[in-house]
Amino acid sequence: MSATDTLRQQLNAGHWFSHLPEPLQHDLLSQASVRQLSAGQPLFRRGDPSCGLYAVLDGAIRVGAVSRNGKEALLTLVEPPYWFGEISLFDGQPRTHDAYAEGPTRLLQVPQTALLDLLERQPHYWREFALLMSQKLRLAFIALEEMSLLPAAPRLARRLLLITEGYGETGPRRVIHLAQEQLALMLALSRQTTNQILKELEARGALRLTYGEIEILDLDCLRQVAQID
Amino acid sequence: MSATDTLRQQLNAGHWFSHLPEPLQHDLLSQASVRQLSAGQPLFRRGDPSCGLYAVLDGAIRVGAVSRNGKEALLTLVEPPYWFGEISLFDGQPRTHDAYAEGPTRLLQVPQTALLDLLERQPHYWREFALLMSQKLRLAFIALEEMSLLPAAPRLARRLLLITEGYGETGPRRVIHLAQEQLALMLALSRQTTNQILKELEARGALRLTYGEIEILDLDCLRQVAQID
DNA sequence: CTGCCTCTGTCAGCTAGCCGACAAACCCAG
DNA sequence: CTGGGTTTGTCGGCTAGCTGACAGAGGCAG
Repeated sequence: MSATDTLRQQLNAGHWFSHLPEPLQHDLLSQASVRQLSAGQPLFRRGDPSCGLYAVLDGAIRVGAVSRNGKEALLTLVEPPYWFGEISLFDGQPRTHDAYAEGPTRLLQVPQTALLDLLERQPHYWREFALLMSQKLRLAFIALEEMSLLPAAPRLARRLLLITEGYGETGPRRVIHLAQEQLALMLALSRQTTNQILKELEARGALRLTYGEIEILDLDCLRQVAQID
Repeated sequence: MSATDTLRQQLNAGHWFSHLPEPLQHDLLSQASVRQLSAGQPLFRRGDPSCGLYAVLDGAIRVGAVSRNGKEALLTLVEPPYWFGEISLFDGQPRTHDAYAEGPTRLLQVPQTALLDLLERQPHYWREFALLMSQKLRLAFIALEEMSLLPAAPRLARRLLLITEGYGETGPRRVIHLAQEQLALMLALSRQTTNQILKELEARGALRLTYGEIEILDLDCLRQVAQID
């Protein structure tokens, strides 16, 4: 099997890519190059000019921002086979967030100019890329709303559910490789509070905590906590 | 001056519409119909099927959601000449929010089918509509980040700054017609806390509070509070 | 095996912002 | 001008979640 075929197979695990028209898949792959980042290496920072569209192949990308007084907000951890970086494609404005490799990470990069050339020839593809953006907008709306309406425990439970489902992109995963501190940063909670809630969920049998990861055991129990509680 | 010319003039006050290619402006207007809502009348609710794209001409639309335990989150108050409702255009999924008229409101509606027909003929227009979405995604990211990084006072100050600038769409307005309770719902603060912060800003001379509205007096003072403080 | 670093677990205080309550001011319809 | 609904202003008490601190456990490089 060729390298491109392996790539394609890997990317097809995600809903967005796998539902693209075949010729667009082909064009994307033919324009793309693979890029390797070492742990902690920055990919881009807020304010940087746009440099294209990315897909995570291995590892993960931390997408977030640091405030002037050193507090960090983590928007999300982008895992394979998720695509990101499309906002700047549309409006040409600079990056909204900092992006760092979390551990050694392999990326696919499609350069901005190649994309714009492609879209010049095939303007109806704009819609496909916008679809990517619409997914993120829906997720952002959900996060915003939960932030203002829900207390810590259900918010955490909901986020765990979202993560196991790959934010709607992939099938469910039972084991989440994620330090509690990272989870806390995503939910705007302190590490201590996060730990306390996780412990409570473990006591209820919803999940099991081990070093650096969370194993989901009982989705229904998690959903129950996520709803009202 | 014809009714359509008046409309066009009104809509041209917004950056998005005024920067569209002339033929697209024309097509949008020719397919659109004006719709009048009475105070409090619902336009659509979360989960409703998509029914097109809207622009506010007079009055305002409350966009938000109510949780099962009755708490309300207000995403934003859409004012003239802002366009909204485009997410469903891209993904065909149901509405993300409830939308009600705040006071008597006049809207422009472009039906979904007419839009899709137009985009069938002119697929490069997809990008223009996606631009609308990218603006909202950027705003949502900003809101999310401020929510987790900033305490109440600077968050409120920043939102006031955003509102005076029409969220980047229009020129600055000095007087904001908005009850304190509404502002509180947007910021996920209690009405009381909101009032307390506003009073403090008034004491500093940044603004003046009157019944149902906020008059911005000193942008620099507001910016100062918004930054660090 | 050893030492170091990261991650987890758990405490005791503290505090920002919530909640309920109520009075006063404002607006508008009759 | 009167009365009722809405909005503002201001308490005091409460509590969810933060902060700082520290001990233990897991992982990994040498």
